[in-house]
Amino acid sequence: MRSPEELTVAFRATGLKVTPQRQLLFRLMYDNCTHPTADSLFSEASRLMPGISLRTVYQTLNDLTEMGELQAIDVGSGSARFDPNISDHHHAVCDQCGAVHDVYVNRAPEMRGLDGFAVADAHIVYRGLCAACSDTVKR
Amino acid sequence: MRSPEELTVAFRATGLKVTPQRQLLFRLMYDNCTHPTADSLFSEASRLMPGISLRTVYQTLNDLTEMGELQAIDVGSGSARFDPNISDHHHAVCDQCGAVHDVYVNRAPEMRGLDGFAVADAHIVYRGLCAACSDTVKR
DNA sequence: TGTTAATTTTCAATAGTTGCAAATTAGGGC
DNA sequence: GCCCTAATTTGCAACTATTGAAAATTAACA
Repeated sequence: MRSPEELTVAFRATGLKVTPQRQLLFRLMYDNCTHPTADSLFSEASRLMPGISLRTVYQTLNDLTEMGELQAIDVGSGSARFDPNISDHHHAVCDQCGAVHDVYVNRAPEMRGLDGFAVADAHIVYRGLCAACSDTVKR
Repeated sequence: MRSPEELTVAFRATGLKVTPQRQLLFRLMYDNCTHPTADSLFSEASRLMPGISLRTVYQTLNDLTEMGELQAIDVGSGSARFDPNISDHHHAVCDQCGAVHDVYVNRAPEMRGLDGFAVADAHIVYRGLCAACSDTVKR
């Protein structure tokens, strides 16, 4: 996603208002590599701005996603996660701690077994143990 | 998944009862390539056995999944889907009609950008237009 | 500083799923 | 064939994640 400053300009240019809530969320999502859920972002935001509503967090995340500034991802953990990395990438989920990491592949593989399906995109979810959890298990 | 007959034997052998509800669900899931949700399976089952409860459908699907007879998949459509194909495979989802198809790849690609993550498995979701929907659009 | 449309908040509603207790029933023993 | 009991099913409440709607607030511009 673009920087909070760029988003501020972009929002105003589109007739959208730049509220303190939005600015906070811009900052919290920019460079955020934790793939937060709406709820975890709400917790973080609440600490910095008590009274902010969960509804606003959902609203803003959805707006940013619609604008292409965020990518909504579903790794099967029950709730949607939001990723400011909008490049073409994939995800690795730790079965132990649940952490989600961005990963890349050279090229998604050709799929077999289905004729006439026009693939628009492919998303890969890797599961396993992250480095930190592997260490814990070894000890 | 194994055939209804084999499952009947396997269930009894484990001390599990073979009820008419379970038998029906065994039959409805065996060879079912539609990747039904609990709810769509419940609709189908209700037609054949009025009064069967949604709770039983969930229960049985979860039990079969825990036993490794079904695979639960999440393609981001909001509800879990169940697949009697437990071989190592992936899925293609039509953005138009929502149909889910089994697909295969030679080998899931090596992931880059994350050191020390021990991959246990990878699941690919392809999105695009299925053959039927492509035809519709062309016309 | 006032106006107004956009935004935020609050709260109810929805979808999907699970927990629990009461009622029912499969399957083994007699 | 009938009983018994533990397994299962049912009905319903509860729970999580998310959205809808209406009232209150506020950013942005004249």
